[in-house]
Amino acid sequence: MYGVWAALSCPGRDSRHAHRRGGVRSAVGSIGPITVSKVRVRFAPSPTGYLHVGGARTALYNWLFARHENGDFILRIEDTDAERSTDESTTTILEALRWLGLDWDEGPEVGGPAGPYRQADRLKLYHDFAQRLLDEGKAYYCVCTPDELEARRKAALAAGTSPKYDGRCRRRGNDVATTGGRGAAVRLLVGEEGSIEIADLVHGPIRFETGDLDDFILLRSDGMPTYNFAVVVDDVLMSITHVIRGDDHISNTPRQIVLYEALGLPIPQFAHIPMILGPDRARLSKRHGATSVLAYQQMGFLPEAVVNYLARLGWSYGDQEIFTRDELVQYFSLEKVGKTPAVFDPVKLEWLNGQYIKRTAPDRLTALLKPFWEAAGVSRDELAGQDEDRLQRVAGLFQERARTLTELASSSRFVFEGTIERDRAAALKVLTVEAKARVRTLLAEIEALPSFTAAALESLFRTKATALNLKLVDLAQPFRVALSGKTVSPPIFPIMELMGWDAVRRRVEEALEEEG
RNA sequence: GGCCCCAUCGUCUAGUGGCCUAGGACGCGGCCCUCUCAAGGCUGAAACACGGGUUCGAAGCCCGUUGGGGCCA
Repeated sequence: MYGVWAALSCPGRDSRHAHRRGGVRSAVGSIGPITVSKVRVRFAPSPTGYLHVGGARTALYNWLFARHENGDFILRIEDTDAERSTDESTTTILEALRWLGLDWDEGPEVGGPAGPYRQADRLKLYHDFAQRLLDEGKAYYCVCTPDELEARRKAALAAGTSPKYDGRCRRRGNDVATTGGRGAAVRLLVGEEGSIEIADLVHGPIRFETGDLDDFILLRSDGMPTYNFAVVVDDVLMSITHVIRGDDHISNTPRQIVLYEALGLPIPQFAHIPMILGPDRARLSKRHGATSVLAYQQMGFLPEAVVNYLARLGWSYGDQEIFTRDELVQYFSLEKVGKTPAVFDPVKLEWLNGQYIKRTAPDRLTALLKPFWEAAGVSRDELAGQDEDRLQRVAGLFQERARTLTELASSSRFVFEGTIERDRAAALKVLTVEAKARVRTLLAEIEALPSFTAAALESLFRTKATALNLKLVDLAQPFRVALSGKTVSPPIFPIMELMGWDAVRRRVEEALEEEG
């Protein structure tokens, strides 16, 4: 048993946060009786693709709010669009949420008392609620076909009038017998009078005229619920206290409120957060580049960097830019969420990621790096053959100057065995005939060194530079190019120590043999 | 077309009527540090969309305009 009727007959809290105009008091700053119910929020993605950064931020804000308030974070899959919904999508969305560390208290895979958590498994619930509305005369059957509706809609638009439903099936009533056997949709009977005010936690009061609404569809003729209907039924049954979602849903809210009122059920609070835009200020989409959360994982971003970036996109806490997860939970408040749509800036994300890479402990960094090294061309065998300490030292030398794991892996690749590609321009510029001669001499002197350490090498190079009346850079650069193939690398002496004498000699000799 | 939302440096933002000569961060330029590159430090250029009000005083309040965005199975 689903407990539908129990929920329906629940007396409910008074709906002081969203109410008909003319209500006793304003919702903003209300000091009415405090309702001591546990905060419950939800994230409700449609499994029609991957989790994109906009959805991820909505999920994050819900999660942060729940954790801050010691409430529950519920995950619900809105898969009533059977055409476009796939299980693969669900799987990949769950994976992305897990990667970000947004754990849910109720939902797919973990269950919970308000389940099932996929709308496709809740169809009976929607039908029960629709039947109740029908029985009470608050809804009616509509036999207009989608084609007819679309035609009328287009005509209205062309005539410059409002494309709302004309209510022609209203008189048909709520008896299925009146539908003459045609597949019928169920519409809500919406009044003409009055207005609806949302006390939005981000936007403040927003007012709509009830007369601007039409008798919208609850159940399609195929029996599937519409978005607005399913959301209300689910939010009610899941005891959602705060609806935190993108502000593209503001226009849907009055319809949902009318539904809560028809059902006589308590209305949650709403917080509509602004959307994320591309550089052209249009809604962020694929054509703006990577928008999938897991794509950022693959590009070598750390989840905490993505979380930090997303948190700060639309929310702020004074001048602070970098937050631990605990700080985020502690400081987060809807009050500090801005109203302005934000442009997603991958460059700033990269900066933040670099900050996080720099702060990452070597053991964890190394573990994260292995797949990226492999992708950069370091063979699996060689990687497996490395001792952990050496890998950590490699990571440690490079972590300060990489913005992504991908970048760190490819820039450090040369330290390992295997062939490297030497940058032609760099070689031409740095490995001149004179430079090569000096390198040859130094190679011999290095061999004679009692110990092959960074300190010994540096001391040798410095002495040599002074003796030749050269700058250290004149000796270091040729070795850098010889060893790494590039003009850029971490300090060359620790690099040499790490590579070991044999590898260094082999690499340098290769470079010396190359055409000048 | 109707309704709704939004408006501070290029971008993310601070700002809740006097603390604003508008602060921080990314990015960009310069300098310092330095074996290269980063990192770090210092520093520079860079914004209150426009027009009316209200007020002794407006980035912040009100109205309008413009511009962007969203919703209308």
